[in-house]
Amino acid sequence: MGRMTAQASQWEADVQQRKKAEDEDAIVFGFFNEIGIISQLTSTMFERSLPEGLTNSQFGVLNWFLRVDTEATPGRLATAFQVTGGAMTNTLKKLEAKGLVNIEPDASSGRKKRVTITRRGRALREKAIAAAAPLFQEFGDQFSARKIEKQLRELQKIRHYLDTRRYRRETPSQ
Amino acid sequence: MGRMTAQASQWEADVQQRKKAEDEDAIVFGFFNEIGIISQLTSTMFERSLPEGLTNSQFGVLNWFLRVDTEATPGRLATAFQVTGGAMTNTLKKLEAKGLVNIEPDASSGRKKRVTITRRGRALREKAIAAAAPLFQEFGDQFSARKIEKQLRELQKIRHYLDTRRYRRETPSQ
DNA sequence: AATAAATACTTTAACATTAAACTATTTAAT
DNA sequence: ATTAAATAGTTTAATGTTAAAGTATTTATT
Repeated sequence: MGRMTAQASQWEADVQQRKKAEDEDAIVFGFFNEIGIISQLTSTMFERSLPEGLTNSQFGVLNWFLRVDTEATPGRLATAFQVTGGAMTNTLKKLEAKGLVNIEPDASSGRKKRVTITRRGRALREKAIAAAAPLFQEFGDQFSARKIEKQLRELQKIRHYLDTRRYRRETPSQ
Repeated sequence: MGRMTAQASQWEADVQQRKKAEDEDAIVFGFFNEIGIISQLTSTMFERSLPEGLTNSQFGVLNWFLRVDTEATPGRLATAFQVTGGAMTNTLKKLEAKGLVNIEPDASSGRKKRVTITRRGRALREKAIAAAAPLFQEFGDQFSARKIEKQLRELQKIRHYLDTRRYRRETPSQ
């Protein structure tokens, strides 16, 4: 390589920088791409393991009542699962039709509703967890819990960042 | 803690082991849960940035022609994106209607079709990448490319494992 | 050569989701 | 007190996906 003028050198630097930015974009893109594919694979896999035609969303709601709180409004659940109010209305209807949750008017406000899990809902949630256990078991055998936990923490940071960004869903409960 | 009989000690050990297994399941569950939420957030975010009503799937196909090969069959694309043949038929129809891909009979076999990207398809893919760049930029500013790359590699291992498991989709091209 | 099986792709019905429009109720502003 | 704005939830139309059934073609079997 011969001598370069200041201008040529600047041009070289620009090219370098653009290349680097492109590489970084490709990494980020690949990362999100991988996330998307894994999400699709695991959610299909998990849903297929669920009993009585329970969907992931339906199971999620049942599970919420045992992980977070014993009662909720539809809006609170919609926010928790980052879906629209309409989607949650639909999910809750299905759960109610199966007798897995109760939906009653909220005494504190005529707009709100009060959702609780039924005894049958609790039982089915237990059954679902038992049915899915082999999947987790097998996955746990392949990948060390410590490593997964570490990754989980990184993912939580990323999720948190995405959650608080301006591009997030406008009004979660719509 | 007092002395224990051998039996009591065994029982204690069992409880311990069950607890540990439950913890591991919770970690794996949380991990997949986080993956699912991030997938939802980023795919919505990305799709909103795309020009001319391009969907993620449509962009994915256009991008494939510049990352992998210059031509494909619908089945090959369906396998690559892990969707059913029906889904790919739908995506390709939309792309064809917009003049972004060409679909012609395959000379080598009457069953197959030959899909290629058009000049307009290439141009729109460029435009899409340019439109999405700020998103990657901003994300890249928050998280180090090195760390993301490392995570990406772990995720690829996990995806590969899921891909080759027996619970995967039976016949990708259906 | 005739028949069965496999392959490539399309079509259809069902479903979960979104965005937007809608109803009902509560809160805030004047 | 009225009126406007915000909030909670539902409904509707559209969309992308799956599973399953259907069509056409190729490959294997006999």
